[in-house]
Amino acid sequence: MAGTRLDPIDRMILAELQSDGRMTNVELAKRVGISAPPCLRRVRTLEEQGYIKGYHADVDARELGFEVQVFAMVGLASQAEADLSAFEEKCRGWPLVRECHMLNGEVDFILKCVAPDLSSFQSFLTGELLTTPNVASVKTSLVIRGAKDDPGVPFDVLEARLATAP
Amino acid sequence: MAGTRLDPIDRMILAELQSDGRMTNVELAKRVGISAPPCLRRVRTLEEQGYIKGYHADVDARELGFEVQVFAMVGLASQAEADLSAFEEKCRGWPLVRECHMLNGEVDFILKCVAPDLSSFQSFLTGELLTTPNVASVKTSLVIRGAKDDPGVPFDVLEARLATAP
DNA sequence: CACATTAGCGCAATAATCTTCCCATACTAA
DNA sequence: TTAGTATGGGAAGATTATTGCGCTAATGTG
Repeated sequence: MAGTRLDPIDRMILAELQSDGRMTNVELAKRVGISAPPCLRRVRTLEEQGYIKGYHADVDARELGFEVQVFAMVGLASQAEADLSAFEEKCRGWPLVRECHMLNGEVDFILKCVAPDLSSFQSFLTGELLTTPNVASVKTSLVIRGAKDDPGVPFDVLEARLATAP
Repeated sequence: MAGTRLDPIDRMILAELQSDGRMTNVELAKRVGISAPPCLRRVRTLEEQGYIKGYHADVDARELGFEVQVFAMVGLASQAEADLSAFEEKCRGWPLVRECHMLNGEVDFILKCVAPDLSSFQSFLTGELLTTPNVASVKTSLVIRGAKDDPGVPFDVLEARLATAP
């Protein structure tokens, strides 16, 4: 069940729902060229198999009063698995931290943070992040402006790739 | 119209739709404590006013064959506005680049890239990014594993803040 | 080759939801 | 008081979601 491969219609469904997650099933069915019932069955299957992890409204952070977005590069003193996991768990508990990725290279983690203003980020930084055990270094970069923010994956790259080696 | 302030129900709606963008309007109305018609009117208004920019299915990149995620720090030779814009426009044209943010500090931009495998990212890096005029330096970091990937903004932070200074 | 078996589609019918219309209820301001 | 404005909710028709069922094609098996 987990290893079920996707056919072109499944990939079209995923691409459409990635770009508009609230599309009605009849509209989706029309676009991918099948009728509504099998289309809905495919969507349910994609959800159950984990190809679709969820649906989210994309809200405007600035309009909502979140003026500040920051990337934080974090280096730990110990990279033992237990210490890595402990830091990840900390991140999951911080609402300001929206994303946490472990990296290769000098830096251990990159964090994407969203805050109402600079001072509230500063207090998080000095009061939470920098005081966390095992955190050795933090470099922060403020986002000046966003140039692109597309969700998920580039399906067109996938299609191009499959056309070459089907 | 643009400056309409949000009341607690609007914020609840946004929080619910951020966490489940495909919730039915009936369910949403139940959760925020009003009936379906006014709830739908509020959602439409939030969409029109730009508080909701869209809805997206959250797809599993790895399951779909996108094994590689990379953060690229880009420094430009010239930071003149025209050159910054030119680079941003380039990024919008690259499907592998999912996000592009202008930063303060040493680095000019951070890019989040998603690719099927390392070699396809490498060919993008050497064939596209590094050959782009005005690109002076690129440092890339491979994502080893993802620890947290929450969408959008932390509404609980907003509520806490509003409770303090309504 | 004949015949199960399986997988997937689509039609039709029912259930649920969406959407519109209209009226009721505050709250505001002259 | 009396408009005027904003927001909520009931009712009803339109649209969608969902289920059940039969059909066809592809596959496999004796």
